[in-house]
Amino acid sequence: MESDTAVTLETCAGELVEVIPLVMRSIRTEMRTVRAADLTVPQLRALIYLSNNPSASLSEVAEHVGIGLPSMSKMIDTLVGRGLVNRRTSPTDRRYVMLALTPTGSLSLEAARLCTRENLIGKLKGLNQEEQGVLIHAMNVLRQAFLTD
Amino acid sequence: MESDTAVTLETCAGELVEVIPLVMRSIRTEMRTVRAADLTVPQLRALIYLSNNPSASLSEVAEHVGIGLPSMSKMIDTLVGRGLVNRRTSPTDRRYVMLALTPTGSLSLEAARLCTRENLIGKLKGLNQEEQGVLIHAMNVLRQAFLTD
DNA sequence: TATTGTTATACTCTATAACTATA
DNA sequence: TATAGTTATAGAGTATAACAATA
Repeated sequence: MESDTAVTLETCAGELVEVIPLVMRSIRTEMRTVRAADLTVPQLRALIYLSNNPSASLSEVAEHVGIGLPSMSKMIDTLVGRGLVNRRTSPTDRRYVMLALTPTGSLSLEAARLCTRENLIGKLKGLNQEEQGVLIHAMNVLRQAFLTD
Repeated sequence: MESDTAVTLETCAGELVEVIPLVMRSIRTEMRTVRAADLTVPQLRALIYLSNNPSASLSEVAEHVGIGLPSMSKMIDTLVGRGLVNRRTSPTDRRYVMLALTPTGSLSLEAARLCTRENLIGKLKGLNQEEQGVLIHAMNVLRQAFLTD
């Protein structure tokens, strides 16, 4: 076994387990703290997806957000109840559900995006150009590693 | 306003919101998939803290894991019920609770650590040395940005 | 029969508020 | 009174299993 590589990969894994939850919690807390937004992270991700993919089905959104159909069904119940999402049966295949943001949903999404970004920027503003570059690079590496499998 | 910096910081923030939940979900899922472990991420973090800080109080653990006292109290209930943690009243100040891993808890923690690391390594094994370096660097940057505030 | 979605059930996470025990 | 912890309550996340509706 290639011990050099193994050691560094283990270090990477350990770092991820330690740091990712830290950042995640921060994002989550910020989003709930801001009154205008009041969306959870999965909810935000669902709304973003619907914003980019109007008329998406429940399965599509669930797949993208990475949760099961029952969970997504319930989440959409909530979002519909709050007037952020519109849900109707597809006319061509009535098994499918067609989801879309309501105007209110679009506004909430934009507000949440702005607030979250502002808050994150606040935490990141001490970073110099090189550190920012490293961060972006790393996020791309992670996206590829975790998206395609 | 310094538009150059602002733009990059915004990009960083957007990337974080997009990628961190992805990685987080993966870590979570892997941990629950592995039979030997079956710990949630906050539970794992609590056990790790107890492993490094024997006799820690409830407040200490809650502070480190980043959740409130009631949540941690309940989580410890569960972990005590599963025989992973020992809870007793401090003899010097009976308001305090002294927490410690049981032998079973230590074993579970070690198993969970190994499994999680193995699974993460599986996802990361396509990375070259440079990418691994970027990842470690980025995690350090994030730790500093999100730990100290 | 296969696919899409919903309901039912069961845990966990997390927060806030009210309470208890100890100092 | 102040501090540490617990209990109560509530909403959300998540999974699995069972079910309904449609194709």
